[in-house]
Amino acid sequence: MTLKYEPVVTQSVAKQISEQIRRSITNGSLKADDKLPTEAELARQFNVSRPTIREALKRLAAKSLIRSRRGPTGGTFVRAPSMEDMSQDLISSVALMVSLGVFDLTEIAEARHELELACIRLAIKRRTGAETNRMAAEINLQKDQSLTDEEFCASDVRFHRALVDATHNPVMQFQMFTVIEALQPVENMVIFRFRQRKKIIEQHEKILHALLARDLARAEKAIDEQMVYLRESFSQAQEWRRKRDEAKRTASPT
Amino acid sequence: MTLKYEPVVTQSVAKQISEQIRRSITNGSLKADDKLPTEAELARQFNVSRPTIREALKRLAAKSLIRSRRGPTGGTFVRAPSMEDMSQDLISSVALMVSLGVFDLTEIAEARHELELACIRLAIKRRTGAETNRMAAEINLQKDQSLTDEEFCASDVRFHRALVDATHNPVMQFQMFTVIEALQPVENMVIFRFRQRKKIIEQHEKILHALLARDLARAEKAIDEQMVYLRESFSQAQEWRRKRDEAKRTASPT
DNA sequence: ATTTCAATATTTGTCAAGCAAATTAACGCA
DNA sequence: TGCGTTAATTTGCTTGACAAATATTGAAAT
Repeated sequence: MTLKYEPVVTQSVAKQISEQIRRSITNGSLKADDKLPTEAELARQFNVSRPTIREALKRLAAKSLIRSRRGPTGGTFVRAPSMEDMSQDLISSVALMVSLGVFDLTEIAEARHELELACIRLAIKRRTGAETNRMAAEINLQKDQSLTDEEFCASDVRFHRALVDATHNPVMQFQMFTVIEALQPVENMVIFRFRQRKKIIEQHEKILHALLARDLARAEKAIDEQMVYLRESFSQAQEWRRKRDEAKRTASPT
Repeated sequence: MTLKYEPVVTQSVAKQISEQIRRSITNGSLKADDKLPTEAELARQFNVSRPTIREALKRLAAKSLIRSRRGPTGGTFVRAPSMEDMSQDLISSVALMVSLGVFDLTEIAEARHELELACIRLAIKRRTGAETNRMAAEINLQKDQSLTDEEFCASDVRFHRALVDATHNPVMQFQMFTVIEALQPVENMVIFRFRQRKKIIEQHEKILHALLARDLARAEKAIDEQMVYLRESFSQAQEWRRKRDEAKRTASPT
């Protein structure tokens, strides 16, 4: 019997080094804005060559854990990852998963709906004029007929981000931004073809008014309505795509 | 007047290349398990040296977008990132942010509470025997007096993961696992000292029974109770820490 | 003819030394 | 004092080579 291929347990030296530095950051021995030794020095300390050190550092750079600058005052510095960085990272990752079909569109929509309900509950309690003003401004913008579809869609995203901000909970914001941004390409697909701006604006207004009145029941109802309409648009879009594919098949049968 | 330092807009060649390959994966020109050209070939195509190509590839490897193997049938392959990979990545990132104090503990707890409410709503509708059985098994385990604190805590996490699984929504699972796992170290801190297992088990049982009866109102109440108790434990822990620090200060004044 | 083992080819992993580019600090000069 | 120039330092990148892992091929032995 021949032995099957067993995945090698020994990781590359570069990976081990990057993990070690990563741990130093995680456990606090390396703090934000600390300067790492120069690459040459690291190479000496770890007893490896400089390219190997560089591979290790690039892994960390990919995760926004360090940043490098050239010059005498340059070097490699620990970078406290901001929420923005991580948000962007997460968004692009989730977007990739969506494009790979790991997540179903209806699943994303459902999750977004439930999470938005969670947000609105906090937002009702915590919202300030700053956020409701932003939302009102976006609604106003959306009423402008000369807006392109892209601009309208961007405004829609900003409206929902303002809603999330109204929770005044960074964890909530971090989680929701991903869902909102990851869903946007999908929404774009649908919005351009099947959704009526008037209806969307009406729903936005209902949400805003409920928020202004701090009326949870009305807000929840408005969010629910949104979901119903999104679902309708989805099935319309799917129907349309089905017909288009069928037409294509009859035109050129395999 | 001397010009301020302006961040260089030109990105490193390695970064550009990694971005280009990344785009190829995102837009579908490179699919999962596709083999990239050899490093030597890539170096020729991009007209750079092999170490530079390697730096670019390591950036992608850090994000679990590719994997490499040596040998004649080896090479670099596109890797469809699994939900597990991304979950792990996200968890460690959030854990880092927590340790850096980007998120407040009470904020995390609040978010977890609201998100768990969102989960329970779906779980009430979708749960199957598989999940409720897992939850029952964990409760049973938790009643074992000989369990260490660590084991009890791990079981607690598994209980809540089962709850999340009951939503049968991968997006929800992806989001929640992060919150659950990121909160765990914090919970550990508290659970070992101030939380009574009996009370936690009672709460778990309430949740399970509500889920079995598909009774949303009761489930929401159980989740709320959980939150109240967690908050109590937090303030107890903070009080304890305050006193300890004070004692330390009087013992050795600066 | 089949099995076993060793040589070989291929590809990633690592090393070595050095030049290029960016950036600051020190220095010389007006 | 103030301003341009040079030197020093550090990352970015190149070239060339060897090491290690792994599959294939071919030869020898049963």
